[in-house]
Amino acid sequence: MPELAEVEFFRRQWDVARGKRVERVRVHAPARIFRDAPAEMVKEAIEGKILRGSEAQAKQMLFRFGEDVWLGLHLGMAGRLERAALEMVPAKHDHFVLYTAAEALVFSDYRMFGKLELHCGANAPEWWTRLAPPVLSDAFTREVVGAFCARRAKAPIKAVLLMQERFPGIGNWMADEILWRARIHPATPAGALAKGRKLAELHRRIREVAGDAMREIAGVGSPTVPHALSERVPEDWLFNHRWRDGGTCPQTGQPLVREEIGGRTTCFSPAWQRWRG
DNA sequence: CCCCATGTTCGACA
DNA sequence: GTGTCGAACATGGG
Repeated sequence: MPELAEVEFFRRQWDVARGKRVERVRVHAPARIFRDAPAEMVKEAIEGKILRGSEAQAKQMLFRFGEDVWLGLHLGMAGRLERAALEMVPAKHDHFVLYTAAEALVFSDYRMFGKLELHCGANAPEWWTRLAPPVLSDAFTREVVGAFCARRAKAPIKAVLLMQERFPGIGNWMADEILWRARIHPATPAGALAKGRKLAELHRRIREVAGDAMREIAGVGSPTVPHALSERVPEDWLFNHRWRDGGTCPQTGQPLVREEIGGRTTCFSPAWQRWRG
């Protein structure tokens, strides 16, 4: 589920406990969630430490405990972070729960594509510092996008937008939203977007969708956002129409189409997104 | 029962 | 080495 802004939203759920001590950790997860860090080791490293801070980048989060313990989280397809009352009874897929004196912080993931990583050291782990420049940063220029498209010239732009090495945090619905706003057909070969007017449009829309999502979904700059994702997304986005039966394009009023492009189900508006290079 | 799902990774192959 | 594609992972909902 979680893409860029949704990840930031979840990070904030846990970040309310910044400065608080983790009194207890409860681990209840299959080994695959913990990958390289055995559950017991994670528990031991974090218990008794103070949550110092956290960051989100792309689809990952990094929480820092005490001086030198770092917990990396990837939410996979269905992971989420929530706050709960101390008395809460962990449900089947609540794999990892941190208890402060005041409340419980829950990591749940029923599909178990999520991942949890432990790192100990004075500095953040290397995988974190090596993540691609955020699409909202100054380093994410039109030229960078154009060069990347040139290298993936034959691949459909939809598939290229999903590549985390260049478009960190963009997932299936953001990619569809971007192409819809840019009026680009999702099957367009990326090479057609290596330069020119449509490259400029694509670059602009990537940043626009990311920025809008951070504001509307993550609540950056607005303190209260509803919890349900669909309630946070404005009606005039493609998002709220894309899986709806009989969904229609907010621009044309014509039916939306669903097709597998670049290995993923893609929703688009044929009459609106006619440009294909 | 079948198909589908907001993701990543790995192996096969051109 | 590079790039592309499909399968696999695990689970629940329609």
